[in-house]
Amino acid sequence: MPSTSFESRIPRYLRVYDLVKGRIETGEFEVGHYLPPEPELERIFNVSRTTVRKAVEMLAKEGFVYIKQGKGTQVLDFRATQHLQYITSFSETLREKGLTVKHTQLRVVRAVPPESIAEQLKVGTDSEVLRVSRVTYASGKPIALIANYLLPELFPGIEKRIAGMSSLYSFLESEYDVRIDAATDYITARGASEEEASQLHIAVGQPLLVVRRVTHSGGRPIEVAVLRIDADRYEYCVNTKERPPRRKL
Amino acid sequence: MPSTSFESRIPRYLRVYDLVKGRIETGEFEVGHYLPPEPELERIFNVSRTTVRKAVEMLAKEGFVYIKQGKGTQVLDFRATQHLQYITSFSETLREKGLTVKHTQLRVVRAVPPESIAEQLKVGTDSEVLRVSRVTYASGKPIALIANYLLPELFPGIEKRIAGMSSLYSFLESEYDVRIDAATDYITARGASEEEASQLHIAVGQPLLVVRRVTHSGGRPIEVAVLRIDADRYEYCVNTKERPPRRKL
DNA sequence: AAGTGGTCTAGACCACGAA
DNA sequence: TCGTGGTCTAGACCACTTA
Repeated sequence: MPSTSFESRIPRYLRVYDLVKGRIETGEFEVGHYLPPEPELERIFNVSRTTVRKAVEMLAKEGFVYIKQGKGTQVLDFRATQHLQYITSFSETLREKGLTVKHTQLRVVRAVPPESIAEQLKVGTDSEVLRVSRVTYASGKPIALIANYLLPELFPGIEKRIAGMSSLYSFLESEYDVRIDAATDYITARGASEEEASQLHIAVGQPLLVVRRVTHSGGRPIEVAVLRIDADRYEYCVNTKERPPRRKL
Repeated sequence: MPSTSFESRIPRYLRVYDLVKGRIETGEFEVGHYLPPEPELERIFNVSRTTVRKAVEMLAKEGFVYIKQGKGTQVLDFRATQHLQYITSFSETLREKGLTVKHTQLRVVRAVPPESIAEQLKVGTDSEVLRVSRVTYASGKPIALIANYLLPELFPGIEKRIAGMSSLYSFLESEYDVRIDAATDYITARGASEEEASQLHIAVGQPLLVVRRVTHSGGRPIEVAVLRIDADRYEYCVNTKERPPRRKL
C-alpha cells in the first residue's frame, strides 16, 4: 500500500515536514547539529528519498535548516530566523508588535483611479474601480492613511459587507475566496502635505513612508494599495531569500 | 546514457528551465495561453517528468507561469511580473535603470559598531568590525550614503583588495566564496541632518529613505548595511511571494 | 574511500477541472 | 470520462566534503 491508507489525505511530505520541524522545535534535532542523513530520514519516516527531500527543501526555504552538499543539513536557530518571510498586511504587522489597531473614516466608493494606479491594475484610464480608504490608528494615535484600489468585478457587494472588517486581506481571502500569492511593494518617502499632516497629526513636511503595493492573484494584479505612513512611528520590514539560479560556467 | 554525455555539466532541469523561459520570451509559448502539458514537455526536451516539473516549478516561483491543477500551466505576462524578486544590491538596481553608478570616498576602517548593529551581527558591543563606507553617485549626482558593517574574520585582507570594487555583493561572492542566501530589510524615513544634506547636496530636513539590511549566509548574519538614500530620486522595490503552507483540514 | 547531498529515470496512482 | 497537474516509489549515478 504505497499511498495513504486511511488516516487522512495529507501529503506525506507535509507530514515529514511537520514532524521534522516539530523535532527541531523541541530540541530533539539540536540547533547547530546536523539532521540525520537523508537515507536515515527515509527509514525513520518510512518514505522515499524524494519525499524526504521535498520536506527538507521546504524547511530550508523557510530558514529552519541549511543544506550543504557533501556535509549534511544543519539545524539553524529558528528563533532568530523565523521572521515573516511572507506577505503580510500592514495591520497584521502592527498587531504583532502589540499595538491596538483601529480603522476610522472607512469609505468605499467607485471612482476613476489615478493614471498610475490604472496602469498597474491593467484597466483603462476611464474605467471605474473600487476605492476603499481609511485612517489607521495604532494605540490611539493616527499612523497611516490607506487607500486600496480593487477590481470591482471580483468583489461584488463589497460596499455592504466591509463594515466591521479589521484586516482587508484576510477579509478578501475568507469572503471572496481569492488567494493572494504575490505582491510587489514600491517604497519611497516624501514630506507630508498640509492635508496629510492634519489627518496624521504631524507637522507639514515631516517624512512620510509611501508604500505602493500591487497584489497579485492567479497571475494578474487584483489590487493596488497606497499607504502613507508616519515614518517616525513605523519601520517597514522585508525578508528576501535566494538569488537567481547560479550558472557556474 | 541517462546523464549528460559530454556537452557540459549543467543540470538538465536548468536546461529545460532556460529553454522554456526562452520560448516564453520569444512568444513561442504565448502569454495567456497554456504551456504544453507535462507529458509533452517530457517528449519535447527528452527528459523525465521530475525534471520537467522542477523546471516548471522554478518558472512558477519566479512568476513566469501559473500552475493550475487539473487545467494546465498558464504563461503569465513576464514583462509585468519580471521585477527583481531576489536579493539585489542597491548599485545593481540603479544600473538596471540605466544610470551610471560611481562610488566615491571609499573608506575601510576597523571600528566598534553602534549597539544596534552589533546586536544584529550577534557580536559583543566591544568587538571591532569592518566598516566600509562610501558615497554613491547616480549619473553624476550623489544619491546615497552607504555603510557596510562586516564580520572581519570572514574577509581577511579586504582593505587592500577592495579598491576598484563596483558592487560589494558580487565582490564578496567572487573573492571570498560566501554565498548570500537571505536578507532582511528594515525601511524607514527621516529628515536629512546637516551633514547628510551637505554630502547629498540636498536641503536639511529633506526626506531620506533609510534602509538597514541584514545579510545572511549559511544561516547566520554576516553583514549589516545602512543606506541613506535621497528619497526624491529613488524608489525601493520589493517582491514577495507565497504565504505559509496551507492546511486544508 | 566513504558518506553526504544533487540529479535523474520510469512508472504508478491520486485529485482536480471540464466536457 | 478524460486530461491536467500532484504525490510517491525504488533505484541509479554524479558531485562535493572529509579523512
